[in-house]
Amino acid sequence: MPKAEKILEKFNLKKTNFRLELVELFQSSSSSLTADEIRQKINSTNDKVTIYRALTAFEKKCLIHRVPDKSNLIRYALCQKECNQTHHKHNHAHFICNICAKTFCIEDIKLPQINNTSGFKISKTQLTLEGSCPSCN
Amino acid sequence: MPKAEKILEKFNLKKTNFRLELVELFQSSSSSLTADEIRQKINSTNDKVTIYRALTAFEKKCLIHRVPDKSNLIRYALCQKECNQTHHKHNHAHFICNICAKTFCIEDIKLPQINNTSGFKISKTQLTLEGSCPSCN
DNA sequence: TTTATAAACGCAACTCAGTTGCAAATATAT
DNA sequence: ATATATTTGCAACTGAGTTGCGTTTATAAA
Ligand SMILES: [Mn+2]
Ligand SMILES: [Mn+2]
Ligand SMILES: [Zn+2]
Ligand SMILES: [Zn+2]
Repeated sequence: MPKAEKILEKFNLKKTNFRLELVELFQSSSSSLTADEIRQKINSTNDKVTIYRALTAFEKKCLIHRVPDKSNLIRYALCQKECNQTHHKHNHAHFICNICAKTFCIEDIKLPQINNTSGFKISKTQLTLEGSCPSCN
Repeated sequence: MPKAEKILEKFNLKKTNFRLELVELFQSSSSSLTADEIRQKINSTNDKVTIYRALTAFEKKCLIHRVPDKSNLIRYALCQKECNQTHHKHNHAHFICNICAKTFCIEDIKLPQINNTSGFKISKTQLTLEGSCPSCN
């Protein structure tokens, strides 16, 4: 896992206290995060708009990616090394726990290959699983 | 396709003009609908809260089911005959068009069978495809 | 070390989907 | 006709996410 400083440098993002802390928070999280969860877990007391803008910037630089959420919130998780600085490249499933409402990236489960059907041209596939996560079992 | 009247009768829902029109709208729609799309397409000029409450009631009676939406809106489509009055039972994929933003049920594509992995107990599977739909191609 | 610049930030005000409470209307059964 | 539960409308609210704008700050050049 590259140092948070190095990551921000690599993407020409300024190394502010908040953004350093945000990268580290994502790196240390086993599941994904919403803006509100970030506000609760982080030491800095930044405005929510700062959080939203950082998330948007991080997503554009392929540092984090959106994951599905039980309540249709915007939720993010760290990208893996397959993602380069301009394109997201994911091949894993996501798991939503119906008890704790967390969403997990499941690298063990790869996406099925789905072919175009009756006029639908498929450019992206998402596989979302629901149930109960290890901590809730 | 059963008559709208029969459907409302079957579920002990009152046959109001609005709800009859709503059932018929779903039956004649090739893709799914949000509350706002319903308000635009329907003749009745009901309050939005009436639409939301009808959708909630219809979903509970397994007349319609939620489908994914490009912008995280709540979006519904008609259920198929497999759903009984108390339980939803779906085995199809969904397709989101990145051009017109509609979501379609794709009965041709069945869900893959995914096994539990490393402590995650899977009780439901969702397969969401993205791309361009027949009308947009 | 100072200065210039773009990036990041905070505040406030806003948008918009969806919800809740409550009273009035209406479908339907008796 | 009457009673009852369901449905509806209005109004007010909630909460996530956005936008505008002026200020601060990280960083690099002078
Ligand atoms: Mn993921
Ligand atoms: Mn469907
Ligand atoms: Zn859990
Ligand atoms: Zn389309």
